[in-house]
Amino acid sequence: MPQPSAPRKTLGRPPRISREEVVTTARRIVDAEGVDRLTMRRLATEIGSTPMALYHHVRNKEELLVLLLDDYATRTLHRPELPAQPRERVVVAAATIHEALAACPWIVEVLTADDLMATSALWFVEQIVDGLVACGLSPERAVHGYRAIWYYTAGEIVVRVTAARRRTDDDRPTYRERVFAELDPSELPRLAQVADQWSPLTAEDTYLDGLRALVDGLLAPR
Amino acid sequence: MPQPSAPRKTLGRPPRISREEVVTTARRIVDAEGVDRLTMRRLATEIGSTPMALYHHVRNKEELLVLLLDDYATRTLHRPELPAQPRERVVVAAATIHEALAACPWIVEVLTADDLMATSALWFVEQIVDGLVACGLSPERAVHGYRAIWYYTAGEIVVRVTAARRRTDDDRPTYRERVFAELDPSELPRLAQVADQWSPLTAEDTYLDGLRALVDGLLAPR
DNA sequence: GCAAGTTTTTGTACATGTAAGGAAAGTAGC
DNA sequence: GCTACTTTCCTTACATGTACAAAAACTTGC
Repeated sequence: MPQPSAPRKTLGRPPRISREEVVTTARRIVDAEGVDRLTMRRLATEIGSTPMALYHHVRNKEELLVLLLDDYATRTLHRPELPAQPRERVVVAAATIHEALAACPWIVEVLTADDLMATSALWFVEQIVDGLVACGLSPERAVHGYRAIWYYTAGEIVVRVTAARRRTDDDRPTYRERVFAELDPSELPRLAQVADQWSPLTAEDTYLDGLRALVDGLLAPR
Repeated sequence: MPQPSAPRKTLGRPPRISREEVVTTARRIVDAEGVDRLTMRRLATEIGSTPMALYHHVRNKEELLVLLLDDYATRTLHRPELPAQPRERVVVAAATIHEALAACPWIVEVLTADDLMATSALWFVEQIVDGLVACGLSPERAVHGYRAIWYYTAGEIVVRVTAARRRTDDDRPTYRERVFAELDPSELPRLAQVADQWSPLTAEDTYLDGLRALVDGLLAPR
């Protein structure tokens, strides 16, 4: 039985770099210098290879970012103590995911994946679906409820992050500011009424309030 | 009083193209061949100019897309008959916006603007905020409520569109499919239970249900 | 050892958005 | 007319993601 040092049964040219090495190096670059500095060329030289070689371990840059998110989630998304009350369990599970994602704003492109499918996040999804069922929803409605929560959560982060990004890009008055400055109070009275507080109001973090409202609404008898 | 043909009081070299022409031509390209075919070079040649000339009428490509969205909204977002009941008014206003945006899926990048600020959409925002106030919310809470609705709406579209985009890009089994195939029923029983229905379930259009739940939750006495 | 087959790596090439600097085309003051 | 100034436009150049084809480095069957 000869297999002293794994006698290489694999076919073809042996790889010099691995998918893991790609992801790890990418993570190092992102952590150190931000996601903007992560280019395929940079990554390749850092890893001692060529850009196109990466494409044998990663389908494209977007998939690399997905892997980075997955990696990030695995490392930072720890399971918290969840409350016993199922409704509150749903809220806390969703809020935990939200908190982790919000702290890592470079993944906006990835965030729009149709689901949060990092393996480490599945436990949270389970908690949400299960909590909704425990509150009386059918499994089908519970899945729909989870989706609604995900839409709301992903939307909040995407909107907030891109808004912040735009702000730093540019100092000129925002489109929004111009629009609000010219509001016709006779046509749009409510907006005119809150116009000068719009920016501070929308800057407030009301994710939890909205989440609670959504969960309450999902669980209310119809 | 000589001003027979508008005696050119403007300084500098007279423009040969206008922002409007840029937007109009861009719209024609997008309508005819899809947003992927809209490149700055293509647009420039179509308009009989050079790529960099466009940048004097449009800050960058993203702003061009924002303008396209604005234009699109102005043309297609007609004010519907809104129900008298304020809660229902909120729902219908939001649903109308959602419907218009969902029909025009190429604007995902733009959609993530921090607010729906096309002038033609403001009336709907007004209706939503006003409806929430009419249901008893303070103006501040009404604005937060509108934001929650916007997060939910934008999130739904972004998630759905990018999911669809990914699907056409690629025929290989989705990450999601792989993950669900390997679910451990003892650890994630609920997900295992719905695993085989996950795709059809999440493909269903439940925007309205979620919206109603959210609005109900926002308006429920706390 | 050699031919065939397989997988990884590399080199070259292209499309794209856009930065930078200067040329062009006009007005205003003289 | 000429100079200064302003605005718009054009040329060139670069960074980036990635398609494509060929080369390289293996295994397997002979």
